[in-house]
Amino acid sequence: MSDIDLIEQRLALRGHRLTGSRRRVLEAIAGQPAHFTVDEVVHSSAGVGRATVFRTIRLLLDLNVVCRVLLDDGTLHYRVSVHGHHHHLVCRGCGRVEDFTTCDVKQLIGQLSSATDYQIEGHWLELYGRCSECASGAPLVPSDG
Amino acid sequence: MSDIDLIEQRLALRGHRLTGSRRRVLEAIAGQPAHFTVDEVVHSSAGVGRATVFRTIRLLLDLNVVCRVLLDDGTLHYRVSVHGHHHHLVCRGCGRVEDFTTCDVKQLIGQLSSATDYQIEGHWLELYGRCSECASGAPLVPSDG
DNA sequence: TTGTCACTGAGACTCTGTCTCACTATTATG
DNA sequence: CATAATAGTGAGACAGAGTCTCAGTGACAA
Repeated sequence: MSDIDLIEQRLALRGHRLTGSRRRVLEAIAGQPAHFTVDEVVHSSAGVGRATVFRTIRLLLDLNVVCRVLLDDGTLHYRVSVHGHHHHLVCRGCGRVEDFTTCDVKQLIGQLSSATDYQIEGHWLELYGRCSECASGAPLVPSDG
Repeated sequence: MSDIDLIEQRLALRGHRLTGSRRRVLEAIAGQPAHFTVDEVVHSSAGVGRATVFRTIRLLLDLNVVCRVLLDDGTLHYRVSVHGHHHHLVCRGCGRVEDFTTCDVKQLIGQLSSATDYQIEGHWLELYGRCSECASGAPLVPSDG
């Protein structure tokens, strides 16, 4: 099942209508790279109003099928992601994003919780770096240009 | 030495002038709680233009004497913080903020780096929870209306 | 096929932040 | 002290992200 099918299912489950505009937004989102801005979606879903794109993306956030990605420069992008709580590792070179859930944030939270006497309930973590391709001196652009 | 003195020193060191407007912004910032918005500073530094407040805070960010705090609801606040790279633990109850630098983010980064083959260069981490006072049922507001 | 109401598009609006531009104040220098 | 150079300033226009309003439309159940 594709992400779009899953999303449509979740919409239906929650009693939301599957309208033409929503379908166009979903298709536009599916055609985006790792992460995207609302504006990019507006431009690639012709005929759909800006407000509707925002509304749809907000709805998808609520349904946990889209998540926010905080980029290095402080701008907020979006990303299709049907898993639950997770974090991002964003490549500064090509923009590729890895989702990860496995890593040991809990350990860190345990440490801090006992050190500060806080009851820790939530967290936000983004990591930035270079994927192996970008780190190894951009083998994608060998010698021309 | 107070934070203000330190900040004034750093301004001078970098060849920035210490003008009346800057002084008023610094005083306003010093009078803010754990974290604040630019708008709050604008309101409490009467007579200083909005643009100047923004410019001053941007300057203070550059000088690493103020940092951004990403709140739980996605809004960006600011905070005086003269230490270098650090993270925040924000109390959802009273808004109190703990800075921490000691915790073992490096270990986590090491794990991920080998798992994903990324060269990890930076990260952003915020934690949310309740401080001991807020967690223990708000002893600050006992019974009066 | 019809009624209901969730959804829509347009555009005004808000909020955060930046830019421009003429003006002002600080600082170094004669 | 006078003055020049220029960093800094305030007002307000502008920009980008997102929300709200409101009349109209279209999805879907009956």
